[in-house]
Amino acid sequence: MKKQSGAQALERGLAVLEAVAAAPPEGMRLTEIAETCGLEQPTAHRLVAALERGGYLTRVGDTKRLRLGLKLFQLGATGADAGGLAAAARPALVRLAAASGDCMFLMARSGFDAVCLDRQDANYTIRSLTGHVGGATPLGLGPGSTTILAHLPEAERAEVLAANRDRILALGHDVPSKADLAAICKRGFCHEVNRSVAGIVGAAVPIMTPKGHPIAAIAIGATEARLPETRLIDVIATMKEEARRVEAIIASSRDGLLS
Amino acid sequence: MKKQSGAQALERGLAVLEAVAAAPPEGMRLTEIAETCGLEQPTAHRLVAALERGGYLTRVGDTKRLRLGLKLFQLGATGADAGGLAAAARPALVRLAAASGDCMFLMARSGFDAVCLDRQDANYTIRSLTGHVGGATPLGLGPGSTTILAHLPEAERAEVLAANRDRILALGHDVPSKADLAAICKRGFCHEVNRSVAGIVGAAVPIMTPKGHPIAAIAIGATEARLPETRLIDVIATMKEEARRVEAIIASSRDGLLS
DNA sequence: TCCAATAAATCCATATTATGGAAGTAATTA
DNA sequence: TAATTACTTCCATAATATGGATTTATTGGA
Repeated sequence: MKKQSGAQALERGLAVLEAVAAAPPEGMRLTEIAETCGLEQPTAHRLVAALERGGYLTRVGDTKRLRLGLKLFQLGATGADAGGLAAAARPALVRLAAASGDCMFLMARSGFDAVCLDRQDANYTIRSLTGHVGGATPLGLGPGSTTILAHLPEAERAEVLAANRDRILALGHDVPSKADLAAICKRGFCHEVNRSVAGIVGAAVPIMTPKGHPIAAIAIGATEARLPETRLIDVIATMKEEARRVEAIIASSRDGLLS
Repeated sequence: MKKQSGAQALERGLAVLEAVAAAPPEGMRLTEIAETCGLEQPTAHRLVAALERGGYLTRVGDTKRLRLGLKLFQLGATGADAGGLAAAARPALVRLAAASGDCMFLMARSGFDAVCLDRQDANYTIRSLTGHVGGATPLGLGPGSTTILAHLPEAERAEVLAANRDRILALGHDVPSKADLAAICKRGFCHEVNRSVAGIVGAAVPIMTPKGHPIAAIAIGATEARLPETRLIDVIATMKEEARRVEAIIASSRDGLLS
C-alpha cells in the first residue's frame, strides 16, 4: 500500500511541526523528532533545518532542543480570523459572559476538530476541555464541539464520527450516540453535566451559515452549583439570541466563511 | 547557482503558506499562488492539496479560493508562549497600561522580525505599526523592534540590518543609523516621535536574558499630546522597572527562552 | 441560457531531489 | 578522561517531485 501523496517531504515536515507542538515546552531533541515521526535521523535533520530557517522552529535557549517558532504565531494570528468569525462573535461573548457571570467560549470547526477561537471569563475561571484559546478537541467531545457535530449533515457526521471514535475513546470519554446528537438538533442546544470535565456543566448552541452548515458554537462552562437546570433555560435562550445575531453578521459579509 | 537546501518541497510548501497569509481575506486562487511562489501549476496543486489535508489551508466558503486554516492558529497558540514570555509579561503590561492610560505592547524577536505578542489598551486604542497581536515588523522599524535591534551584539546587528535595510526602505521608512542605535543602548530606551506612524509617539525598553541577549521589548504607543517629553521620563522609568521584573521571572524559569 | 475563456484537476515519462546508510564530529554522561 | 550518545555532513542510489500536455470544471460574458 503506497501512499501516493505527491508531497511526501512537505507532509513529513508538517508532521515534524505537529510532533513538536505536542511536546512539552522544554522542546524536543532531533532524535526524538525522528523517532516520533518515523523518520531516519538525517531526514529529520534536513526537515528541521528548513523549518528552523523559516522561523517555524527555534532552538530552546542555547541548547539543541527545538520548539515551535513565532512564525506560526504570526501566521496563526492572520489565519485565525480571516473569516471574521471571532471579531463578529466577540461582542456577543462579552455580553454573555457579563450577563451570566460564567465563562463563554467560541468554538470553530477545523476539519475533524473544534478549535477554541476565543474565550471570555467573567468572575472566575473554570477548567475546560480545550482550556485555552487555540486549544482543540475532536468533534464530539465537549459541548461546543458536540453541538457542531450534531448539526452536520448526516453523511459528514458519520464520517467525522468514524474518524473520531477512537480518538475520543482513547482520551477516556464516551462517544455521543445517534440519539444524543438527534436530541441536540431537536432542542437546538447541547447540555452536558459531568461529562467531559468532572464537576463542570457545559452547554452550547450552534452558529450556522446561511446555507445551514454549522461552523461554530458558543459554549458556556460553569460549575454545577452555578448552573442548575432552572437557570439553564434562561441562559440558553440568551445564547441562542446572540448566536442568531452573529449569524446575521456573518451572512451580511460577502466573503464570510460559509462552509 | 544551485540552492542545495535538501528540502525543496517543504520550503515551497511553506512559501505557499506565507503567500496565502499575505493575501487578502478573500483568499487566493491556485493560479495566483503558483505565480506568486514561482511554481508550475501542477506543483502548486499538489502542495496545496497536502496543506489542505493537514488543515493548514481551507477553502473560502464553497469556492475554490484558499485561505489559512485554523491548524496554524492551533499551532501558533501552542508556540506563542512556549517560553512563558507573554505570561510573564502580561501583569506588567496590564499595570503599565492602567498606570499610564496608554497602549502597551509586548514585542518579541523572531528571526529578522519583531512580533507583537501581546497588547494592552487602556483608555483608547492607537494605530500601531504591527497593528494587532501576531503582527510583525522588520527589526529596526518601530520602537520595540528597534530597541531589540539596538541591543543585539555588534555582528548580529549588522547582519540583521543588512537583511532588513531594503525591506524597511521599501515600506517607506528610514533605517536607523549606527548613532541612533548606540544612543538607544546608552539611554536604555528608544524614543520615536512621528516616525513609524504619523502623530504617534512610541517608546520602548528592552527585555534581556540573563546572558545579555535582547529577546523582547515593552513598548508604549500614545498620541503626541498625551506623551510630552516631561511625562516620558517617568513613564520610561516605570517601564524599565517592569522590564526588570519580567527579566527576573524569565531568569528564574529553567527553560526560559534564553537566546 | 448558452458559449467562450479561464482555471483546476489529473496523468505520466523524466530528471531532479529526497533518501538513508555510513562515517565523522560534537556534546553528554559516567 | 573515557565511553556513550547525539548531531552533522557526505554521497551514491532510488524514490519522489516535477512540469508539459490533456481533460474536466468553473467562471464570466452576451
